[in-house]
Amino acid sequence: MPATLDFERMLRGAALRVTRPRLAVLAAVHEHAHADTDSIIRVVREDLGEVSHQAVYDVLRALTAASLVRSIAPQGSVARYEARVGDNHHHVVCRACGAIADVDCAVGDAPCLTASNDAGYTIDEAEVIYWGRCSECAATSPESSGG
Amino acid sequence: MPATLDFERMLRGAALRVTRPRLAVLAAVHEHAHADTDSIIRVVREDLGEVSHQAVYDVLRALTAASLVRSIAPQGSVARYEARVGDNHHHVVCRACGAIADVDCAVGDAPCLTASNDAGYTIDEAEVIYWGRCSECAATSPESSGG
DNA sequence: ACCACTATCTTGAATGAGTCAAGTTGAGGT
DNA sequence: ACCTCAACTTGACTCATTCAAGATAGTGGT
Repeated sequence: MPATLDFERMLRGAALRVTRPRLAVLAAVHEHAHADTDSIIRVVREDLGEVSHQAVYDVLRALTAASLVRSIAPQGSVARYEARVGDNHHHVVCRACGAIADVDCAVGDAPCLTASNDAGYTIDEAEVIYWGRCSECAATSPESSGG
Repeated sequence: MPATLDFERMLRGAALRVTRPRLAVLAAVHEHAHADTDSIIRVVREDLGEVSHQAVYDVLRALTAASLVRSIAPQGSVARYEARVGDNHHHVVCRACGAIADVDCAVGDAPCLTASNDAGYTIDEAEVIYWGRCSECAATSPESSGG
C-alpha cells in the first residue's frame, strides 16, 4: 500500500494540485478496491471530517481522467473505482451478491484487443466482465440447475 | 425480420401473455438493435398510440427475464436492448459518438468463459466491451496521438 | 359467446446517482 | 506576504428507473 508521500507524487505527476480530499480519495480507492462512490465518501469523511459529495465526485473524475484510478460499472451497479491501472486485468461479478474480484487477462498481455471483425472501429481497449457466482453464493444458494 | 406471428410464438413459448405493447416492443427491439428505452418508447408509440413508459419498462424486463431480448449498458450509457440472444457475440462502443456495433466472439464459440484464474467464482458468462472509435469519428476527430 | 381470474397496463408520485451553478477557499508561484 | 485560479462548499436540479394502487384486458374453462 503506497504512503501519503506516494499519493502526493502521483498527483504532482499528473499536474494535479495536492489537496487533502484528493489524498484521502486516492488512499480510499487504494485501500478499498471496487468501492462505490458512496463508500468512498464515507471513508474519506472518517479520515477528514466533513467533505462534500461533490468534491469526491470531482476528485474521482479528475483521478480517472489522469488514469490514477479506473472506474467500472457492471450492469445494475453504480460506478465503482479501483487503483489497479495500466495492467490488463478484468473482473468477475457475482450475480447473487454483487461482489467483484479481479482476474488477469485470460489470454496474455493485450490480445483481448483482437476482435474477429472490428466493424470498422479503431479499438483501443477491451473490457471484460465475467458473470457468475462467488464461492460463498455458489455454496449457499441452489444453482437452479437445468431450468 | 420475424413477423408478428413469430413474436406471438416467442411470447407464448415463454409463457407470457400476448399483448400489443409486448408485440410492439419486441418488434421495436428487433428493428432497432441497441436502442435505449426512450427510443423504444417512441417507436412503440408510433405503432400503437399512447403507451405508458412503465409498460415499456415492464415489458423490457419481462422479455429480458425470458431471454427474448438482452440488455447492455456500457459505462456512461443508459440501458440498451437487442434481440440477438443465445449467440456469443460482443460489442464495440465508440468513445466519441456512443455508437454500438456487434462483433463476434474473438476466439471461438465460448472460450471467453476461460479466465486465467477465476478467483473461486463459478463463471457462466463473459461479457466483452471493446472501446474505440467508429470509422466516422476516427476520420473526423483528431486522434490526440501521443497524449 | 360469456365469465372469472389475475397478469398486465395506466397514472402519478418517489427514489437516488450523478450533474450544474455560483460563490468561497486555499495551493502554488512570484 | 500576495495574487490567481484550480478546487471545494452549498444547494438546487436532472432524469433514468422504480414503487404503488387501481383499472383493464388476455386466457382458459363453461
